[in-house]
This record gives sequence, C-alpha cells and structure tokens, in this order.
Amino acid sequence: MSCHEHVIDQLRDAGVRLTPQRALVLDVVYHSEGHLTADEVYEQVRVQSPYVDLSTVYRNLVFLRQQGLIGELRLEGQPARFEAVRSGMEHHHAVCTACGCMVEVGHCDLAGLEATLLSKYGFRLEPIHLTLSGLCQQCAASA
Amino acid sequence: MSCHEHVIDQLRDAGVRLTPQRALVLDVVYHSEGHLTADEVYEQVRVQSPYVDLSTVYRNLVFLRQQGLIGELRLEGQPARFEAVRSGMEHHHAVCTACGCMVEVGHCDLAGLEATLLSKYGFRLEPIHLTLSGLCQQCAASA
DNA sequence: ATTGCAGATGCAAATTTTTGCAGAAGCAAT
DNA sequence: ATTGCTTCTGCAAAAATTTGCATCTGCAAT
Repeated sequence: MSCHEHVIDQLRDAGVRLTPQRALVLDVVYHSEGHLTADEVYEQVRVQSPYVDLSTVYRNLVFLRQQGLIGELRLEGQPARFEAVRSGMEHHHAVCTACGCMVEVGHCDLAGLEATLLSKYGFRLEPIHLTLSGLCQQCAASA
Repeated sequence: MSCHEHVIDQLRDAGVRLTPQRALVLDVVYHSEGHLTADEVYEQVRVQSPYVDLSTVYRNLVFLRQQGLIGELRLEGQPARFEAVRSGMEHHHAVCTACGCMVEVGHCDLAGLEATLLSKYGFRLEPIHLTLSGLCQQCAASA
C-alpha cells in the first residue's frame, strides 16, 4: 500500500490501532522531504481525505512523536515542524541562535551522553528528537 | 534591590533595556523554587504590578530564555514551565516517558557532546535548557 | 461473519502562545 | 534636565495547540 510497511508493522507490533487517519498522517510526513508544520500536514491529509479534523492530525503527530516515528522541531518564532525519523538515520538539530542556520546531528553523536545518563542516573535515553541551541562556526568566528 | 544584581548586570552589559516588567518577571522566576507556567508567572507579577500584560510576560520569558537566564521545560500534556538558571548549577531534565518522573541532569554531563559538536561541526553548544526523553531506572527494569 | 470494547475520531470550545500596532519609556548623548 | 533614538509595553486580535464528550471503528476473540 505504501513505502513504509515496516513502520506500520512496528505500530501493529506495539498493539496500536492503525486507523486511516493515522496512516495518512504518517504517509504525509514520510513522503515529504522537508519539515512540515501541523497545518501543512493537515492540508496534505485533506487532499486525500477531506473530513479529517485538525485535532486528529495534532493527536496523531503527538502520538507518532511519542512512538519515536517522527521528530518535532521547535524553531524560534515559528510553529512546530515535523519530519520522518528514518531508521538508521535518527538525528537531531543544532540551531544557531545568531543566524538561524541548522546542522544535523546524528543520534550516534549522543552515544557518550547516553552512556553517562545510564551509568550515573540509570536513565535510558531514547532517540527522541532534540533541538540544540548554540552558535554555528561562522557566527562563533565573527563574535 | 534584589538578590540577583549579577543577572541584572549581565543584561545591562548585553545592552538590553531593563524595564520594571522585565525585572519583575525575572524576580518572580528567580524567587520561586518550583517550575512555573507562564500563567503562574503572570499571576505573581500582577500581585506586585496589576497592569502588566500577559503578552509582556510571554515576551520576557522568551527573551530571558534566549539569554540563557531561565530554562523552559516542556512536559507531555501540560503547558510550558519556566525556572531560574543559577550560575554554576545549569542543568537539564530527563523525563521518563512511562511514569513521568524527572531526573536533573547537570550541564556538565553534556561536556562530551559539547566537544563532539565543536570538533565535528564547529558548533558551540550553549547551556540552553533541554528536555530529554527516555526511561527511568525503575520503568526500564519493569519493562 | 458477529460481537465487545478499548481506543480513535469529529466537532465545538477552551487554553496557550504569538503578533500588529500606536503610544510609552529606558538610556546615552547633549 | 532635555532630546532623540530605539526598544518595550498594553491592548486587541489572531494563530497555534489542546481538551471534553458523544459517537464510531479497528481488531481480537468467538
């Protein structure tokens, strides 16, 4: 039916219900290259199924984020954005507070933190998307 | 005037205007032990100065967060909460996705990540508050 | 195929957060 | 003390996100 049966299987295995609305939201996010706002997802969903409600889209975005299937990106001064989390390519974003540019940071770069959290606090970090703040190379240089 | 002149000095040095409203918001957050929602800050502020607007509180919370003077905590299913960032005690929160409990994680625990970001991407991580997700020791054990 | 029920949806309304704009006020220079 | 420039504020309205509730539906068991 679509190009991500594995994801759907993952949901089934988790014992969650696969409704058409949920599948659509998943589809839209996974077929998009960029980072979509909730409203953009909503519009895309409605192209295919005009009676889906915006609140359903929001609920599913929250749900899929909790499942680790999509990442939520919070940039300064704009609504939240969502993107697919493709297995093996989990990543986070480092955003420059000066120029707003973004760097993708592999989840593997957090391996050290993951180990520290586990040994020091017994806490198992999950690969849920993070938005890190700081200065990019250029802005740091010119400061 | 208050117990955090150093913070106020920090603002002055940054060349920003110190309005009574801004000082009040800072005061309220710094005098509170817990994590306040924007609305709670607003109520506290209005005790001392009844004509301050909620939007001003929001604008100052955003501003102070950008300055790294307060931390913003986003917990599942509740409005954002804010807390003072006390120098030398910068920390983040690791939240259990199963039971909702929270662990404080020192910013120093991110030293490794900080180094990786710098060497690999030239990115200078700032000690802006993060909300990490995962499983606490107990929930991980019983899973 | 039918049934039972936990979980999902649509709708309407509430809550939370952000924004536009005109007037007010901090602060550096005079 | 006054001036000028720029930023900040209050107000009103919009936008973004969440919630309550009655109904509906996926899916596991029969």
